[in-house]
Amino acid sequence: MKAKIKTRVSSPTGQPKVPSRRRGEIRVAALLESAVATFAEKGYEAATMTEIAARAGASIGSLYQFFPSKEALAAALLRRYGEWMELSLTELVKGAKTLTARGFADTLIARRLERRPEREAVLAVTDAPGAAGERARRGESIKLSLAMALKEVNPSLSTRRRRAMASVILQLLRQVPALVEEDRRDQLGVLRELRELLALYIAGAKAPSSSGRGVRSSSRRDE
Amino acid sequence: MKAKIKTRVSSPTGQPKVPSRRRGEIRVAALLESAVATFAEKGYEAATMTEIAARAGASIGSLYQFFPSKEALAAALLRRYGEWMELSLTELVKGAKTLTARGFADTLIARRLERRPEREAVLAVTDAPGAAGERARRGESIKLSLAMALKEVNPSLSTRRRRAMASVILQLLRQVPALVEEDRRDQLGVLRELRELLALYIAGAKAPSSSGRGVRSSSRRDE
Amino acid sequence: MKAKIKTRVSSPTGQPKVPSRRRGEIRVAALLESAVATFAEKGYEAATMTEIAARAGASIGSLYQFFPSKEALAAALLRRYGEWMELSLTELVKGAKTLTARGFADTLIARRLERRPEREAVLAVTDAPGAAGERARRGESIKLSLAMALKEVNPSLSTRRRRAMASVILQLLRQVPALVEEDRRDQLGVLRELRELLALYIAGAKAPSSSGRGVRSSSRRDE
Amino acid sequence: MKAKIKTRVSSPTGQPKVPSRRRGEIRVAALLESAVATFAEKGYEAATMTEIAARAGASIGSLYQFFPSKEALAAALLRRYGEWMELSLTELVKGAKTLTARGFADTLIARRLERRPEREAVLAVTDAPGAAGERARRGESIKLSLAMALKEVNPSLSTRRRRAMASVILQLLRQVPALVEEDRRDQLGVLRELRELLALYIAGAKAPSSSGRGVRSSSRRDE
DNA sequence: GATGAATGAGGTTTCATTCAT
DNA sequence: AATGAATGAAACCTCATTCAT
Repeated sequence: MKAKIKTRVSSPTGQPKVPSRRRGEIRVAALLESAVATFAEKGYEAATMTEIAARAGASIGSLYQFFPSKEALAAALLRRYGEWMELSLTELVKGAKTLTARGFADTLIARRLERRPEREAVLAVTDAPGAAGERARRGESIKLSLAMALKEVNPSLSTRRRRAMASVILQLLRQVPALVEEDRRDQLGVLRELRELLALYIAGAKAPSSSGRGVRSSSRRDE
Repeated sequence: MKAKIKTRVSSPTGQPKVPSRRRGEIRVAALLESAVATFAEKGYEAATMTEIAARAGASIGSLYQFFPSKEALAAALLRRYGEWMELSLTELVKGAKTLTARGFADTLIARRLERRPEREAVLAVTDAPGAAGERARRGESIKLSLAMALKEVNPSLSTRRRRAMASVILQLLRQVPALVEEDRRDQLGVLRELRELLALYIAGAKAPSSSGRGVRSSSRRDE
Repeated sequence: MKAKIKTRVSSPTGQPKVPSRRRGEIRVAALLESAVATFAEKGYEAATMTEIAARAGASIGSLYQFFPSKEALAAALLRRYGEWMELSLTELVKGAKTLTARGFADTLIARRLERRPEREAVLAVTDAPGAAGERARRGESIKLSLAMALKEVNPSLSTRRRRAMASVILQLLRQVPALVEEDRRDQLGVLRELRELLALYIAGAKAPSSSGRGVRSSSRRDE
Repeated sequence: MKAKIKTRVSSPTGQPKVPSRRRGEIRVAALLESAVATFAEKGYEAATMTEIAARAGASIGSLYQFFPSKEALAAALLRRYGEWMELSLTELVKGAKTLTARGFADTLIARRLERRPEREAVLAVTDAPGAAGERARRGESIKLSLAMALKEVNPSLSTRRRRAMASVILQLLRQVPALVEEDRRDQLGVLRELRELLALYIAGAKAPSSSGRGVRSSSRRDE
């Protein structure tokens, strides 16, 4: 009698199965929604597969039919959000030339504040084992998009500097929700500061040679 | 889990018992060091009390002698790091008046990059169930310190604005290690950008009415 | 936050932990006994860890404290039985010279019929994943012992032939219990046949040069 | 498990429904082939109905259309193999009178080595919950065939002795593949030994009336 | 004080089987 | 007949915490 050979059929994470029937599509959507809510509320580790299934009105077996592991479920969320964000950024790139630094900054921040539950889930899911891969992959391509947008804003920036700026801006954006939602005392003030900071940074890059006016534009008096 | 149902014997915050003898102090130090390493490596949930004890060369019973729960252990870490950071900031406040914006920014960033393992552990411990309390308390007092430092830098800022800026700066700093350590391709470039960004922000706040010189100082024209 | 890294500390099977206290020793013994009974009754797959623990009057946690996996438990059984058998054979080797072929055969069969529950458990456990390793290792050294015994019986046999004979005899012995216990109708008859067969084989090897009479020698009339 | 509680719809033996059309026959054949391969590779418990269906290019529903349970599928395999073996033995019986002991032994062993995958599957399926019945039934009738063949070889053997010898021989044969396939070092040597052993045994039974000279060698008097 | 065995709820995952489409 | 989604009991295993020695 041969010993069991754990046949990992797919990638380390295990690709989610795409439903081939209408019923399945609906299920998968419900499951994802439920996963978003649960991960966002409880965090990755504390969220249980049982609860996720129950919230979606499905049995635990159904959940596993489509997502072969908790990890795979997390990865699916990550992917979906990443795709949306990438799209979002691609659009932004197109309009970048016509935007002021402030307009650009504001748009970035606004985007980042959309889709609250999903965004929170993604944050929570970050410490899923295996999330690193998906995250890194997606992060890289998003960084590229943003770097491209910065090129529109200021074509004279070196490629290297654009990349570095994109890194910083992305990281900054990542913290926007935490910041805004954490400080319940002065949310508006904090938000205003953030926009200020980002605009300042981008403006500083946009018109570095123009006697510093771009910078002054960020002084707060004239806001 | 039985344990979660049992009434808590220790104080609500789970204050670890202060060791009264030399031997105990050494043990506690070893346990904390081990906890730092383990939390940093594995994350809060994945780190097990047994491993933490083992790494410190202690038994699980010994660990519980000093830290009545995992949560208490996490809180102890948080406290220790918080205290250090507070001290660090207090010092900074004293010297704030004599520093340029850039100097101030650089110091903040440098501080933030110190004590890597501990810092990582603190990050990991953030999703401990009871961490919110300790974190918020400490965070608040740190924010105050920073706001005070900003007052030194620019006395004309309103209290409200100082608080908001402190929030933003703190959040920004929080991400510094992730940023620097994530981007292995261009670590230096990213670090430079960060210092730029922060200096710019503080400078913008420092001399909002003055012809913008401080700002220019950080423009990157000459790159 | 780092992702969980499954730290396989020990060998693929996970070595059982040796108890360091009296209490533990007793527990381990009880657990092994229970495992023997359960595996023997239900087979490897059908036996559940929960039942094994319960039968030993232990909690499931206790079971896992000493045997980190079902596989490890199976391996421990295998090892214990293998060690006993090896010892048993080693003794036999010493006395081999003074035994007739029939005496040798009978001893082998008798040995093989001892320790019924354990032996059945070992059989059941054979299809545990990972059992192959332990089994092969032990099997090899047992084969060597037996080959050595055959050398005593008949020094003129080539090494190769001794090894091959040992293989065959071992396999034959392996089936002895099944055979005897399966055929409830004529247990004695079957047993007599077995002894006959084995004696014949060993005798045939003992005096291969003597004009083949050894073969005829096995007629049963005078038994 | 829900399914285990539900009343069995099909007949107690779980007879697979006989396909009435060409299409069905092909499907059943494919399913059986797939089951053989899967059971052989993974063992009975580890083989999943889903995989068996998939390998046959069928859906799980389709599999259950023809085999109402996993047990029934196993039984079908067992039956098919048993029928072939019975047939095989029946043929042998016819030719028994004209064969030497060695020829007889060799034929038995050769037969046993045929149809490798099926044979392995049958072995694996042995620990299926309901296999005992089918196996015992078939085993009994095979034993009878062999006993009959032995009668041809030596009419003077008592019925009882013939049955006992058949038991032993069958059990011996059962281990032939394991033996040959296990010992990769000296496969040929082992095989030769096996044929030797079996021929010896049958020969010993064949010529019982011949003056019994060799017998003394195995008598225990001189022990 | 220190040690390590004991506990058991609960988490993830599997899989035979059913049934609507 | 065929398909594949649905179901859920039950398996293995983990780990914070307690407590006898």
